[in-house]
Amino acid sequence: MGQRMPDKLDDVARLAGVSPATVSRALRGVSGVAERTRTRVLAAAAELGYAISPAASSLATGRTGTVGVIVPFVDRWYFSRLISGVERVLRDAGLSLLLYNLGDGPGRARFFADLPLRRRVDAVLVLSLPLAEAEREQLRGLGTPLVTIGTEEPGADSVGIDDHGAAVTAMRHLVQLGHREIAFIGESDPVPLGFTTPLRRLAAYREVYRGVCREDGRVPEPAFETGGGFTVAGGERAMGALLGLHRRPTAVFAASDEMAFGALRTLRRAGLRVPADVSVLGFDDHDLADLLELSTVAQPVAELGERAGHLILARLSGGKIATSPSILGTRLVLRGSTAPPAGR
Amino acid sequence: MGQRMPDKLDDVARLAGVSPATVSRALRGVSGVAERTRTRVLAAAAELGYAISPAASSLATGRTGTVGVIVPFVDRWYFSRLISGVERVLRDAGLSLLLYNLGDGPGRARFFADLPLRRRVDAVLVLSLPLAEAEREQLRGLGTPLVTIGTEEPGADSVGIDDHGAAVTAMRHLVQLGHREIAFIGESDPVPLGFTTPLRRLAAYREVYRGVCREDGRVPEPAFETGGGFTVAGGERAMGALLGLHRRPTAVFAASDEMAFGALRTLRRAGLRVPADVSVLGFDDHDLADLLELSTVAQPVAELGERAGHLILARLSGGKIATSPSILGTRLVLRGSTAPPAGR
DNA sequence: GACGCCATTGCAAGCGCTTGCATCGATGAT
DNA sequence: ATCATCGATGCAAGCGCTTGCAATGGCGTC
Repeated sequence: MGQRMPDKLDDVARLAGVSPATVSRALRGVSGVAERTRTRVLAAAAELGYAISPAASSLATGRTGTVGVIVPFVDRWYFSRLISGVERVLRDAGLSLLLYNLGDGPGRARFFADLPLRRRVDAVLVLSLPLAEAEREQLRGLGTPLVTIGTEEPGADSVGIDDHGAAVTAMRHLVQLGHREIAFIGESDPVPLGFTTPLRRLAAYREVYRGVCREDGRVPEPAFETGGGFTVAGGERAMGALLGLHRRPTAVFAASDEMAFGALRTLRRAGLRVPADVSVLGFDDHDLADLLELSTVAQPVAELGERAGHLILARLSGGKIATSPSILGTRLVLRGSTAPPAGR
Repeated sequence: MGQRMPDKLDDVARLAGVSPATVSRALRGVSGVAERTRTRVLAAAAELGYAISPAASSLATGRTGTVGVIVPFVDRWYFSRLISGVERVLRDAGLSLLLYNLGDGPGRARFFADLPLRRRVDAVLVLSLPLAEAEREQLRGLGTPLVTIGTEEPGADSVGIDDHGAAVTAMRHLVQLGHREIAFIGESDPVPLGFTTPLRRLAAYREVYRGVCREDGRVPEPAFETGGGFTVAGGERAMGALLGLHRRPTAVFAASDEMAFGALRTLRRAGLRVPADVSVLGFDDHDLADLLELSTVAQPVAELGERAGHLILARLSGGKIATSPSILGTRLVLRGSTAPPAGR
């Protein structure tokens, strides 16, 4: 039983007693085919189990039915969540999703050199990855719509959250509890891959923290700004460094829940109690934040992905680029890791 | 500055002063092109920034340079990890990865009905998803190599771990510590999507637990077998149910770390101490298991993905199906959540 | 010095679908 | 009854690459 060749349009045409052109039109639901004919064609196609050849179709139309998604990581909570969200809406719309993981290494350079998605996709989605000028040009050269999540690029639709505002809100919460000595765990310097999100959160931290210091007439502690690489281990180390300081923070704001988890662990190992001795506030509302009683800033990650998917669909059907990015709301989720500082 | 049409093979041919056929051969590194000619062609292509049209190439050769990856979830630790691993090796080999997330709903039926990856991929990778007979036939009808992770399918290469053996080892650890009343948190019944992994771990649990009961001349407690849906929340609920039993377990073996996390939480809320009052053992070695001091069975998830990637590459270059699955090793990681039962 | 061989290169026929344009009736208007 | 109109189809020329086969020419051989 040899490998049966897949059926072609002509086979269906013959079976239905019409021309290939008509089959093509009928199958795609294009107008201009008599209802009876269409029915007959569909029946013939079903009988043969016929499926169109994407390659041939793509060659003829220039469309691919695929969107390229470029991510820096796939195995981190935030990104996998995003991917899941966008995949859902694209799949519902009958589009396929081509995944490119730039990784942390030389993959990025190679990706932009080869541009493997060239002519392979109808649109490109970039997740949280700020593009260098040259990279943006490369992507623009593709001639496909570009949408981004978490960054704004000229000529691209984008969706994101108000990082600065959310971080300010988070910091204010700490201040209102009575904290004055607040540390920050963010990204290391220089920021890998050029991420801008950590910087926006850092800026918000500085703004609030320095404001408090000014009020109190104290000088801000620069060592309170630490980097945790957005990983649990990095958060652990950063918290360790903070504990080594003479001037110790009474609260810590981590730019991601994972880093906050790491901080919690270091604190526990050091015999310090949260929130009695130190308050910890995260960012993300990771699945496990609830488990660990972590107060945090919740962001609607899956919705960000879905919104991006819808933007892609809109652009693919001729929509124009929105003049301003879609900003989704965040929300402070208070759990057990934040409280007034000891002695208040 | 209008949308410049992308260059075609002919443009390169003209620039290099050769025929399109020669360009095609030169670009693909096929033998039978003089070295000087090849150099000239490559230079011309580089000058034009030429990139081949995948659609045209695919139409002509029948190859797509793409592999389809079918997953039940992308935003769970285990799966995102797997995807990351396989993506890495495929990308290094110049292949692209088309992601299909079946999701929990009707997506699966629709996927197999439409089979959107038909004629779009050179190989298919199925992650942890046992296939129904009809589904397997569908996939086989694609005529592409099939490899699976975590399940064995006739006619497919597969990679996985020894679930039964690993779970037995885990259970024995508990027994050696002195536990006799051991509960299990696995999948609910019926198992969603037909997953078999939970069943294999359950079987191992039963084997060991019943063995112990037999030795002791006690009757096994059927209520010790609970379902947690492989989520934190599910683990929480399952642990809650266990605590409601008259006959209480002194140790709990969870078939995934996420469920173990949930169990830990329930225990903490109930005022029980781990491991003093109850021991908890997980499965996976999730990123956060270390953080939560969870003893667990570590499985090399990223390596499973990479191995699968290599199997795909091998099959794509003509290799035969291995007669037996690749089994990667697991390892018991003891942390602070397991100890002898109270009173020993 | 003629001949055969082999490495290079070019020719041209696809690969399977889409689509502008022509064709063909049937319908409605005059 | 005649002709314009319009909907439904078919024709055929691509879309951009690959590849079997033929053509070409340089060389070694006898």
